[in-house]
Amino acid sequence: MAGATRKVGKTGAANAITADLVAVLVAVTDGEPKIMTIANDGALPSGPFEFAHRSLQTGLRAWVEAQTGHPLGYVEQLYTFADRGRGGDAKSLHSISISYLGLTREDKVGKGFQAHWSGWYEYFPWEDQRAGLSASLAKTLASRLRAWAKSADTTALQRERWQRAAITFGLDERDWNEELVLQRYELLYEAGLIPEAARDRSTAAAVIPGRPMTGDHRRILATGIARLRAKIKYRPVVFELMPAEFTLLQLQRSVEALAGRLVHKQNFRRLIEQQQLVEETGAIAAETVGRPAKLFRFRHGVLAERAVAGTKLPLSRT
Amino acid sequence: MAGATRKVGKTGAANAITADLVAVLVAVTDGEPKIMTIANDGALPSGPFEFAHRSLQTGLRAWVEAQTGHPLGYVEQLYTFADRGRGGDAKSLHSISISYLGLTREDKVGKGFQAHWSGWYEYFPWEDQRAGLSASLAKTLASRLRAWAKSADTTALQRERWQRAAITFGLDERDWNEELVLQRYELLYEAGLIPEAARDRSTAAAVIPGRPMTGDHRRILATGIARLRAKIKYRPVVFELMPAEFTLLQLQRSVEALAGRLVHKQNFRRLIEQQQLVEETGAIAAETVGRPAKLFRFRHGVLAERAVAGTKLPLSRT
DNA sequence: TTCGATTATGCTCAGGATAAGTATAAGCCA
DNA sequence: TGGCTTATACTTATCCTGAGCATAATCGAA
Repeated sequence: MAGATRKVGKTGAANAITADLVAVLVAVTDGEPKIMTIANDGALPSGPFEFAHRSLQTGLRAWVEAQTGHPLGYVEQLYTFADRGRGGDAKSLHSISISYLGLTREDKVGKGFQAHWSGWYEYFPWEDQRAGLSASLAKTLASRLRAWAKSADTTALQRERWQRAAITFGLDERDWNEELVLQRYELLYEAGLIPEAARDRSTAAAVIPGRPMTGDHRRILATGIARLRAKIKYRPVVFELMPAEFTLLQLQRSVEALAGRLVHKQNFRRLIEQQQLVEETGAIAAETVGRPAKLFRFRHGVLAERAVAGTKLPLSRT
Repeated sequence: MAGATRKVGKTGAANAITADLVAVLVAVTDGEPKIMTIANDGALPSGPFEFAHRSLQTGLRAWVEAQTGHPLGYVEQLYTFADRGRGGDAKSLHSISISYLGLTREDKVGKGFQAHWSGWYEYFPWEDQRAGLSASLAKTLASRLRAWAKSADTTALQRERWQRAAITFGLDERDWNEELVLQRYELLYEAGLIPEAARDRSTAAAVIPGRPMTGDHRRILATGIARLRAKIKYRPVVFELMPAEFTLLQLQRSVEALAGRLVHKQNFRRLIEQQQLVEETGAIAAETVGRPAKLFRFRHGVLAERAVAGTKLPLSRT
């Protein structure tokens, strides 16, 4: 982007590049969030960008449909990456990756495809705080982060590093913030605690648990998880991941799975009901232990009825 | 993106495309939101994507700095567009636009550049609800939207159209939602009520007030405004647009300018103060009518101290 | 048949946040 | 000095939220 205010459309043909689409496809089964993976579960589904479709979104939809045999529910663009450092060689500079988040219900992948569903916490063990972290992981994380902080040159920098680690990982009595998925990943990368960092910088360091992925893919996945965790709080997107009928506990378990945290049962119900997001089907859940639960369905009407609100300003009425 | 799960990086060299960067650069002066424009104020600053920088962001920063002579504060990626329909000819299909939102303080643009700052409500008159819409604009809008709804074939479709219009534009006693900037623009486009629609589809229709832009640019601007309006509610980004010292009323006027709505003065102050976002400088504003106000500055500390929170789930403490 | 385990669902209650307004303070200017 | 304007403090009713208690319905084992 040279220092000229050129008119739009006059793009220099010299700057030809290639574009890839990368997809974070999410489903939830039995209270576990899954993502679609390929290449022996070491990569996100991706492929070259083609111009056969009206838009990037429709192209992605068609492609996923061809892969899984059923339509994609909710789709949203995540981010476009073109960074050098991460990709590796200089050649990668001439390629950009446009990433998408897609929500669907898990389904059998068509025969002849190598795609699978993998639990997303395989790649981010520290993001699952539902039962608290395992004692060993918690200890490893804390000590490695502290070591990284201490390895800084000045005490000011040391304190700064530790503060960052403490904020993002909820250490030192701070609260855990489930939305900081990307910040945590970036920090671990910077601290050299994950295999991708060692690979890109050829520094061998002690890494922490969590499966790596090709190229930037784990970073893209982190972006997707973060986006989804933020989104479920103000848009009714969870329902894209649920079957047509479900109990409130199943709904709660799905939210907990995505957020990586447990929620208060009664308050969760009150929230859902007061927003009138669901309605009873009249049926009752079978095959349960304990008192059987009512089945609910999503009220599709809400999408049409109201512009499912964002957050608030202290508006004045005049 | 053909139906194959190829391994990442194996991009077909046949699919070479060009990429543009487009920037929505925002400043607020005297309680009016401005955007940087070029080409006689008919386009957003943009240019071909080059690979001279480490990332897209640093490229954008360097470019803006060269243009305006001072550094860019906050930068965030907006969206990557590659749609056919909008661009016009088939050739545009082979180009994608990566758009960014940038916040800065207005400043003189360096000599020899054609860039200017334009008020963003020139392009979206209906988005400024601070004093309510002018009677004429309100009437024009409502009647044109109603006509569009009525022109649908079936009564079901007519009702659906009107409901959409009513929700997005706050008609029929509904509340205005300032975040639906893009939805409103898209609806007006679909209804053929803006020049861009007439241009793309060569249908001559009665258009409503509001200055058009080249290509997709007004849509990109709508995306930027929507993003910013959502963001000011949960991240302290307004401060990127303020001078080093300001009164609380100036801060309020800036928020109102961006949101396009008036806020309750006392409650706004309480909100700001309880979040401890600002601190008194000790100085007092000069040159005012009425009682002089205290000057405040942004507490940069908050960015480091806490992970400025997102919204909430009904968490359980166990 | 009853008890215990398990899950569902209803209800309460205190504390905090919010919306809206009233009251008072501190300048300027005629 | 009185009136105009803006700043800032305080009040009040209402709603929302976190947290916990109580009861209901089902199953299976004693």
